[in-house]
Amino acid sequence: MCRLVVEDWKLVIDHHRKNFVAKKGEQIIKEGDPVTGVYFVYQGNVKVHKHWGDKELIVRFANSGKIFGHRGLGTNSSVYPISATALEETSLCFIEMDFFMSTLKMNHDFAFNLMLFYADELQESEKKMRDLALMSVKSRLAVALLQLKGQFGLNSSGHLNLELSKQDLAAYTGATYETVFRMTTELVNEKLISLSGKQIRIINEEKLRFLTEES
Amino acid sequence: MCRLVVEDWKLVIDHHRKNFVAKKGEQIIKEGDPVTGVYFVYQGNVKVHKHWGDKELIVRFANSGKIFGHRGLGTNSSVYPISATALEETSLCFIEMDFFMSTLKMNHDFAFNLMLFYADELQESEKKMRDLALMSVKSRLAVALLQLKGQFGLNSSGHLNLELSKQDLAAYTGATYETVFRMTTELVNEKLISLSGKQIRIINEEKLRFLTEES
DNA sequence: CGAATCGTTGATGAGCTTCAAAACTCGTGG
DNA sequence: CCACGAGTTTTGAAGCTCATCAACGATTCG
Repeated sequence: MCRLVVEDWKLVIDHHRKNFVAKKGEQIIKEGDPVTGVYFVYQGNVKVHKHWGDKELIVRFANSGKIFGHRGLGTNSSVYPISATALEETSLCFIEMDFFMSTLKMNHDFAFNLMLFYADELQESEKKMRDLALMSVKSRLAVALLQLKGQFGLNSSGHLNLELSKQDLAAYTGATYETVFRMTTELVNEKLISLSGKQIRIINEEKLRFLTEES
Repeated sequence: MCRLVVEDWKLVIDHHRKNFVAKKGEQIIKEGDPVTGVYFVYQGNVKVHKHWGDKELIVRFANSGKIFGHRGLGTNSSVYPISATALEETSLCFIEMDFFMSTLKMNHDFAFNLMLFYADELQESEKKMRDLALMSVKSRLAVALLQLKGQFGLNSSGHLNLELSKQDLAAYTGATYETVFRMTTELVNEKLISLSGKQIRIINEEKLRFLTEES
């Protein structure tokens, strides 16, 4: 999907990137801070989230090959509209905004692909908007699990290939910890998923998907 | 904001656009239909909305100078992810997708500006996502009213310069008709807004904005 | 004028949040 | 090896927000 963007990226900024590693739990971007540049994930997993008061909503996850901080672009924005926090040890590179912008102006293919990437992200975002507005928590949880399977895949034992706290799953689903917990046990009882420790396995993908379909 | 895009647009497709008029209530795009092109609003107002079952969420409004149907772009999309319906008599132009894409590839400034436009829309979308997930209906209503003021401005009598049914206001707020009605009367009682007929006036913008601030 | 649509209000309950306590886990040190 | 405490998971109960349903008044329109 955004592969093309990523490939271009690697070519373009070979001499201008600053590589570094973020520890688990480290906050890489803080919502409201001035925009300095964009980040690119080599390896690891980063949550992109927004706050309102003491509540949190995870907007998306950025794992290997993904960009984040690009929400700082745009005509009227000088501060980051999101926070970004590493969920595990993550290796990144950082590109300063000025250089990123001039690169975009030089390399038209890159800019074009980034535009397509934005179009995809916008579609995703608006779908999630609809889900939050119209679906029950249980359905949203089903959406989240299927989405995570798509993004992270399965490990050798057939479980979702990511480590995610229930807190974060709740923040991604847009509900409270307890509610997500209850819905999870419901899904387990209905034999749509199963848990072993923190690992999640999808047993009946068809029925899970059925929960996410309209009406 | 997206003015630059609009200007480019006018230049680029002067010989390839098909102009037409949509009557009030006419559906211009139906969610799930194959993508054929993008639309551009000369005059009027169009709601961009998504459905789930029999429920509706209005994602945004496209008034004079705005593009819609561009969600059909992207790497993996062949059907429109949204519906579009005229809220009043609206004059539009339509550009076929092939021509639009080749134009984008030729005119780099246009593509670059469209990218910035997407970036803005993504930010808006994710803000609204947060609002839907974390705010009360009353706060979301306040957000909606302020947003509409920003987009449509005020008419000569100081009211919001758009005609919007309560149904549509509810669908834009992500709540039911009745709830929005109750919250509206609350806001009227608290003297933050006033109504005359279908017209809405914002009396105390400061307090209204206060409702939308965190914590 | 009657019918139909829309606006307004009340009553009820589902769905979810919140608070709090019990049960379980796990590391630490005696 | 067990006891202890801190943190997490699980369960229960109470309450709040909001959706739903139904009824009635107001307004429009054929």
